[in-house]
Order: sequence, then structure tokens, then C-alpha cells
Amino acid sequence: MTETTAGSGKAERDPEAVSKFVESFAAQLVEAGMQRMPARVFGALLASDTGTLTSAELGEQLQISPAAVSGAVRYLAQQHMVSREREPGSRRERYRVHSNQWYEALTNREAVLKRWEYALREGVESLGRETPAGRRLSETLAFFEFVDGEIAQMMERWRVYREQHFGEG
Amino acid sequence: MTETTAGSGKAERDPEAVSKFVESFAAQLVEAGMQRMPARVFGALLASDTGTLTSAELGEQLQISPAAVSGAVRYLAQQHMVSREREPGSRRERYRVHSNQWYEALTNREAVLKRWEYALREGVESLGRETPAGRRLSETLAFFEFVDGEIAQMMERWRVYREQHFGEG
DNA sequence: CCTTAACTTCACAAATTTGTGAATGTAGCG
DNA sequence: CGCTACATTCACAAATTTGTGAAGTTAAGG
Repeated sequence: MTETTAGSGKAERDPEAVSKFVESFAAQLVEAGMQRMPARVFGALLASDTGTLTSAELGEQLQISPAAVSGAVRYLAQQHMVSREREPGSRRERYRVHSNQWYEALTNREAVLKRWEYALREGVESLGRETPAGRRLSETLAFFEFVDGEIAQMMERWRVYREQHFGEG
Repeated sequence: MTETTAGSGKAERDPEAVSKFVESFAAQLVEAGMQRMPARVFGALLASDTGTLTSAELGEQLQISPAAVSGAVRYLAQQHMVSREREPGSRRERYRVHSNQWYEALTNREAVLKRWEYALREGVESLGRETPAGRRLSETLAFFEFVDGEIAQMMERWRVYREQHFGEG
């Protein structure tokens, strides 16, 4: 017999409830633009007891192929929404959602904002700073720069708030 | 002869520069998850002198069919990123990007956040507030609620900042 | 070393999304 | 009252995206 897939601890907390949450949460992420598999994998990790799952566990729980798991995890890791850790002995890999880390990632629209800003700057240049369109673009650019700064401060405030309400993560 | 499509005012401000901006800005929006046509239409409006364009102008400038314009505009209007206005006399419709209005729209991830919050609340309930997973979801929920409030304040600060730096829009 | 357990990559079939042309609807104007 | 100028909707073809099975790669353990 395979060493009970779920391994550590009685993993059985109403699989149905878990699945229902995973699917409905993933659906919302999808609607917001995330790809389906990454969204589901992320949901599964969020809903797990330890915040970590192995590739095999993900595959079984979500009924998807190893290839799909691999692709989803690659995406999530690139976005810094999960981290990978090698289990010392085994060849098994663990994927983890750090409570902390992924808040940052989610607000890491930063990279996105930067690219928008760049495109807008180009536009201001080439259309002419003093044209009506140029002025409109300038203002838009200013908005994004403003938001950029504000978000940094907001995350700082969150860290304080979080520590007060939840203690160390 | 058709009444020169571009109609009002000498619309010719280096069409090439305009197009280059439109396409590169749209590309960034697409990468962030927006559909291509809405992104291009929005870019074109941003880069226009008056901030308004007719359906025909959009179609010609972007080389797309009336159907595509219609679809794109419907989407943008739903997201409150443009408004439609009827030209009094004509049957022609004008689409406008209000500098103000669309900042709000962009941060109107609010609707999205609300749905995430809802899904998370469900999850906390069904997995149990006192389980490890339940606690993780709770914290995530708290984060979104926090962000919600912060964004409202941020927009308020932006309005002040904007007025100081750009005067009335 | 050789075997085996894990992850990854690749080529392809299926499903979804996207944009078009044609048909349809509607309001202004003679 | 009918014609014309726009805009919208619909069905479909094309392009893109998505997930799978199979083959490939690497490291742990005998």
C-alpha cells in the first residue's frame, strides 16, 4: 500500500467543503484574469492545513495531470505567490503559500504599473508635452506614480496592523 | 465626397506617433489582462486631442470593423472607463474618456475585491474558524478588507493632490 | 552503477476566445 | 412616410489558449 498519500496528520477535513471553497475562490481569481490552473492550485494551498502541498497531492486533489501542476506552479512561483521547497530526504517538492509573501505579490502590480508608466512617458514625449493629448497622458502618468508611492505606504501600514491583530505570521 | 472623416479641427498630429503609442500602451493593458480591442480603443481615446472619438473614427484609426468597436465600447462603458454621449443633431455617438472618472474605474477593483471577500468568508465558515486553514483564510480576508478601506482613502488623497497640481479637470 | 521516483518539457487535440461580414434595428431628415 | 446613416446583434471562421499523454531529465538509494 502506498504510504497514505496525505501523509502527515489526519488530513481529512471534509474534502467536499475544501473542494467547494477551492473552486469558488479560484473562479473569482479567474474572473479577475488569472489562468485557471494556477488559480485552483493557489486555492488548494490556501485551504490546506499546513499551507504546503506536494505535487502529487495537488494532482490528486484537483484531478489534474502532473504537467498541469508543473505549469501552474511555475506560474505562481514567477509571480512570487508560492515558494518551492525541497524535502530534505526525498525528491519530493513542496509548494508553500507564505501568508506574508503573497500579499506583497498580489500588490506587486508594481511591475505592471512600472510598465504602464514607461509607455505613458513615451507617449508624452512623442505626442508633445504641450498638446492636449500630451497633457492628458501626463496626468495619467502622475496618477500612477502617485498610486505607486501610496501602495508602498499602505503595505507598511498593513504590516503594523497585521502584527497587532494576528501576531507574528 | 464624404465629409472628411476626421471632421472637426485639423486632426493630424503625426498619426504614426499616435498609433505607436496606442499600440504599445494597449499591449501593456493586454498583458495585465484586458482584452485587446477594448485596450486599443481606450488607448486611442487617451491619445486623442479632445478625449472623444466617434465610432467611425475609431474604426478607421484602428482598422477594425464596426462590430469590434461596438463590442469594445460596450465593455469599456460597463467598466466605467468611458462614457457615451449622443451628438445632439446626428445619430453619431461619441465616446469619451473623462480624466477623472476612469481613475476611479481602474481602482474599481472594488467590485472584484468584494467578491473575493465573499468567497473567503464562505471558506472560513465551512472550513471552520478555528482550523489552521480557517485562520489563514481569515487573515487573507482581513487583508482585503484593509486594502478596501485604504484604497478609498487613497483616492481621496489623489483628488486633493490632483487639484493642487493640475487644477480642475 | 543501476534502478526508480519524482519533476519537466514537448507535440498535439480540444475548447475557448476573438473579430468579421451580413442581417437587423432605430432614429433623424427630407 | 420612406430613405438614409449609424449602431448593434448574430453566426461562423480563424487564431489562441489550455491541459493531456508520452518522452526526457535528474537525483536518491540500493
